[in-house]
Amino acid sequence: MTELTPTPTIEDYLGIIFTLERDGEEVIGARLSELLEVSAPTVTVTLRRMVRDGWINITPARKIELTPKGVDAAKAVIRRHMLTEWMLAKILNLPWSKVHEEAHRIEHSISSEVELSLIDKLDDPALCPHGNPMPGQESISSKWKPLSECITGDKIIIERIHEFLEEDPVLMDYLESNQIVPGKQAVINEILPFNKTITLKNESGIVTLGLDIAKSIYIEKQH
Amino acid sequence: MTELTPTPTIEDYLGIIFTLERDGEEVIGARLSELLEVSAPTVTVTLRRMVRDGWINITPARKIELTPKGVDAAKAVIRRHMLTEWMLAKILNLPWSKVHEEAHRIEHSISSEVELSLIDKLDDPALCPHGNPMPGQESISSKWKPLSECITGDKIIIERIHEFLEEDPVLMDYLESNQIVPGKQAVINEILPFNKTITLKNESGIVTLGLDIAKSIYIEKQH
DNA sequence: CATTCCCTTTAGTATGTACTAATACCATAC
DNA sequence: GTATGGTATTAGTACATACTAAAGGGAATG
Ligand SMILES: [Fe+2]
Ligand SMILES: [Fe+2]
Ligand SMILES: [Fe+2]
Ligand SMILES: [Fe+2]
Repeated sequence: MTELTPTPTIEDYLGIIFTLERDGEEVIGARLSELLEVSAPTVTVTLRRMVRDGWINITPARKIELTPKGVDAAKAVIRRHMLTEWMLAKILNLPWSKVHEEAHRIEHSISSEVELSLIDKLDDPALCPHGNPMPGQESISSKWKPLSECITGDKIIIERIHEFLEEDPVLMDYLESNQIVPGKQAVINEILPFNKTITLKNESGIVTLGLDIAKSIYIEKQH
Repeated sequence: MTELTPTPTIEDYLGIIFTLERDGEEVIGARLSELLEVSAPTVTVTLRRMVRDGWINITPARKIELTPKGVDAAKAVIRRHMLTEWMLAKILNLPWSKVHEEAHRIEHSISSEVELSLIDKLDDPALCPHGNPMPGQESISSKWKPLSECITGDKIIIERIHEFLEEDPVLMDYLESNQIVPGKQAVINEILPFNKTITLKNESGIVTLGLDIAKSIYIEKQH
């Protein structure tokens, strides 16, 4: 319980652990290694520090669990990340596809005073600009279905691009320039399971997406 | 010349070196040690890395000089610091006395895209909220005189609180709550050289300041 | 000339964060 | 049962950033 405030590195770990827990995914070191793009030994020693400092516990089965203190810190950094995304998007007019990576750096320097002010100026949003729920608002997104589960002819509204897709700037740019962003309508054109692709039609024309990507894009069906 | 982008620590060093150079002060390790509040050996090794990476040169007489690359990096971080101060003050309505320390953390995570957007939203300010000049705008502040050089009865306008005073949050809070902020009027009430104090009268009443502090507060005399 | 003051450096250490190479562990598949 | 694949750990290293203790240098002062 040494540390009062997590370092940026620890905040990154906390955020990913929280998100995996939220999604019901198995929270193990190998997942963190992949998502954080660091080597497995780095994860091992970092997790040891996190246990030492009271952010997480590790079960005998090597599962990672946030402590109450860890949950609080994780929620705080995710809130600040999402508020920063909105600030960059709405106040500074940065492109939707770029705000995640900018916010990912800035989130670690935001004080609670700034956070409160952002909540005020941005009208306490329940979702980030990509449709992911603020901590405590998970119920909003729980009614949306993965795009991968649609069938040909479905009329849909794009609602959410999962956090882990936000990490890929090339993908995000592709999604933005093809209008695959929250609030936009589309119709499912064609699904090719053997090809692992799904094709939709929207304002900007015909867009093809890999089915793996489509699993992490959530939609609402129209009437 | 290894590093392309300075670390936050190096950016802090660069900013202070730039400001000392600008003010015509002697730029030596001991000054950095004081202003950065780190030990002398820490400064020695950090400066060695800065020479190695091409940010500074150190003369045989132990004077520190920014290289052209160092000047560019220093100007960038100072610009971002000041723009962030304005963003916090004008857009997020944080108190004037608090924006420096918040901006000092955030400045290291601002990209040039965000910087350009801030310049646009904030109408390309020439001064920070404390009246210090943006890099390249030094001429604006050069006509102001130190408050310490006033005489009893002078009618003045506060114009500038020097960067190095911004570092002291207790002082900044004192100044703000006593209306010693850029744009405010005051009259010199009493100067006590033996006591090293200067007393002024303004909207908020009578305020006493130490003469050392008054040396770093710049004013304009009224007709 | 010796003392003092200011400044810098050396030496030794610590901590967080990263890496590679090699090893170990475990469950499942063949 | 042994091979495989996924996972985790140990061992060894590197680097940026910090510290204290101690030593060294130079200028000014007495
Ligand atoms: Fe994000
Ligand atoms: Fe987001
Ligand atoms: Fe400042
Ligand atoms: Fe300022």
